[in-house]
Amino acid sequence: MAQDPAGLLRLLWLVAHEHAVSRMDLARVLGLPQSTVSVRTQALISAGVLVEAGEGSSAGGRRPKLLSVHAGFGHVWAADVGSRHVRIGALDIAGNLLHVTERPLDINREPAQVVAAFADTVREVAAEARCPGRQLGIGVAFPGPVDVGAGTITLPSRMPGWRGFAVRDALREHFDLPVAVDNDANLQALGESVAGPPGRTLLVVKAGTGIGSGLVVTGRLYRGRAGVAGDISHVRVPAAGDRPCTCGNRGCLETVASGAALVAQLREQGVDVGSTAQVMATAEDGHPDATTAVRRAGLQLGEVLATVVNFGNPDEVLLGGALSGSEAFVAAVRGALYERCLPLATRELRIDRVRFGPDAGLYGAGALVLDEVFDEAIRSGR
Amino acid sequence: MAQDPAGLLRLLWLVAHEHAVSRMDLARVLGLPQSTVSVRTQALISAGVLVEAGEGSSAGGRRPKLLSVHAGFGHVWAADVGSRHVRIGALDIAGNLLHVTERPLDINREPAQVVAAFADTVREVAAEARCPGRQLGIGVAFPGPVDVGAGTITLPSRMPGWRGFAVRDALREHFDLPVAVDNDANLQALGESVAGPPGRTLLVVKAGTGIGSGLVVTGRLYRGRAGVAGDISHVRVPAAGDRPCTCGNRGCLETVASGAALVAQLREQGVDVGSTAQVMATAEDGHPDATTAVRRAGLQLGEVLATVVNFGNPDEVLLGGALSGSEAFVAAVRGALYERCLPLATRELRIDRVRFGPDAGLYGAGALVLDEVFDEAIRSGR
DNA sequence: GACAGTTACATCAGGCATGAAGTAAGTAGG
DNA sequence: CCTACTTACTTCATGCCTGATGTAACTGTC
Repeated sequence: MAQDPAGLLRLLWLVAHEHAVSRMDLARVLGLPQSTVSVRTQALISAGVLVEAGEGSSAGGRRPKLLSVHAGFGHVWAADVGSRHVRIGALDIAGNLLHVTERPLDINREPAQVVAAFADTVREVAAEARCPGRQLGIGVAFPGPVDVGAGTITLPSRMPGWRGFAVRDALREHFDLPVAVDNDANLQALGESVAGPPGRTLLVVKAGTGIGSGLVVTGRLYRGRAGVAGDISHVRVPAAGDRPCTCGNRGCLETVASGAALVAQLREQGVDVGSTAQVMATAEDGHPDATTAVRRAGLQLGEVLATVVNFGNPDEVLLGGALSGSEAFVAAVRGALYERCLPLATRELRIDRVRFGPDAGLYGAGALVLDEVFDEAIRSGR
Repeated sequence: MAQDPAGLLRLLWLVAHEHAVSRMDLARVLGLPQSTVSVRTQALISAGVLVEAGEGSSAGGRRPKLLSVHAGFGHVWAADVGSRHVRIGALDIAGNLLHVTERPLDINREPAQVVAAFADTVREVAAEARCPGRQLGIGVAFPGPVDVGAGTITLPSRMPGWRGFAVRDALREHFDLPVAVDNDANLQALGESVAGPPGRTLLVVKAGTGIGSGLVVTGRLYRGRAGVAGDISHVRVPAAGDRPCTCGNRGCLETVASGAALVAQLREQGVDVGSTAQVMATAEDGHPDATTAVRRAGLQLGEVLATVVNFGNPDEVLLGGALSGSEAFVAAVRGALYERCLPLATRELRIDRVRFGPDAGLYGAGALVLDEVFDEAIRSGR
């Protein structure tokens, strides 16, 4: 391993958000020796990513040299591909989101065509947005397992026809830039991890139309043997009875707690909803059936997560995706976890929605490319 | 981190078991560059742990210098503390078990007294066994969560009165040697990990009187935030209904799938069993109630493990503890896993009993100390 | 028996992280 | 203004791992 994963990125993030403003601060916050921080900082300064901007005030000793991020260095594009839409954003090199939009994108077509349409969309958005500096890279989150090494889609349950498709190469043909791809839940986890304290173990559950999850173990994104780690959607839950699931089994969590399942359930009950978003809107409007359904989904998810939390003993459980927009959903998950977990496991466990809400995937996708970009910048700038 | 965890140990293991006999072999098997292996090997040779013993046969080039472990260098003692007994063994520096016995040990007394009694027992066994070389250290596995950093017992559900007890220090007062302590399931996992290929992710479940599990993620023992990672015994399973559990909750896996639960169940049915061992013996004798009960325990465990396997995507699931002695139990776990997991997760998953059966904990405890011992030996021998 | 080809191992230089020591630049108190 | 103490940052020597290169030793062939 070259160095700490997301190390430089985290450093920049801390500087940009004024959690750390001097080299000493960074050493303290990162838990690294001052010498190491000094060297890395110097490298980033000569790469033109960081700049020294004046001096801070003294507290009885030498004044710290204030660091700040050179935002003009450039920006990256990040995209979170959903079932029908794609969310596109630009992030500066500190990982700040500069700009977001959502555009329609139909992924149920020939992958190459979808990629081409996507590329056009990104270029349109980029032309409108006029972000500072040059484009440094592009990161894309997909709603399904991705083989990150090969840059291909592994098991596209929500993307028929994409099995084994070499997305990364396809994207590279449209953009002459570093391209990084990964699963959406993984990237949400990565984004949260970079923004939080280092070395933690956290679990991000993306509950949208489907259910996915991403896992960061002691500061490192864990993808598992087959790249499908974090799958909890096909765990059997008693409440799901014998409902058939797309995976071929019966009684899976996904058949009761996913957005798709809620749509189906509510339609059975005569509530006219066509999408996960509509379910959430209906629940927000106070429709009792919808609210109850969302709450029940949270309880089911919480039951399953209890196993995982007892087992994996993470520092944080973070909820993302459309369902996490509902306070009732979050509360239900919390309740189930506190009820079913060992006190020792939940004692200092943080259970919350993802810090960046619907943009969580973008932050992660940005982080993934930025990491590559900095590695490259430092390697060449020497 | 100083270097690869259990790196030297694994190297010695490979040499001792003739999976690798030359430096080249080691490089291949360990996936390390030859230069690195060369350096480490040299260090171990000058520390007196490895020796060169003649040359191998050529296959068209220079003959390899054959390596072998200098068994006379010494040995360590390892112990696996159970509810009523302690299993004690000696391991040579290659991690081979030289000697095993089981002695009674009542842990339901004052911790300091138990440690004293234990120390006496170890000395007795050591006097009888007369192992080659000098004693290099002692490793002990405890049946409950251990704070490895502090060397204390965390949550002694099976060891009343031990909460927070500083076992490691207590042991060090009796033995003037390096002492290492950890949870028993963790150590079984460590032992299996060292003996297997490097960098794997594996889960060891110890199903004995209680249920515990140990987790090795990409070659590293993962202990979790509170040091209680791997707890699956208090997951709610439907079949457990409302049975109260020692944890204060209801319907836990432990109330139906642990050895203690089987004893209780069978007694209700009028079968006269007093311990987990007797349950297993009764089942082995073909008693239908006992066999059914063991099999059912396996199914319940398998259901829970399915969640964990889907989620964590390990390379291996290994079963230890008394229940794993039953073929029916292992088969039941396998069946449940294959039925409930995603094909992608079980496709290359190995499900088996622990390689070392009842000695698994000893191998791990040995590995834990040996790692310290070698680090020390190399640091000083330079 | 010289030469090519192979295999095994050693050595070295470079990269990276880091503990320790050194330097720089302030405050506070007499 | 001089001394003592703080704080901030640099520099250096060291240790570890590793890719590249060099050396040793053997087989087989013409």
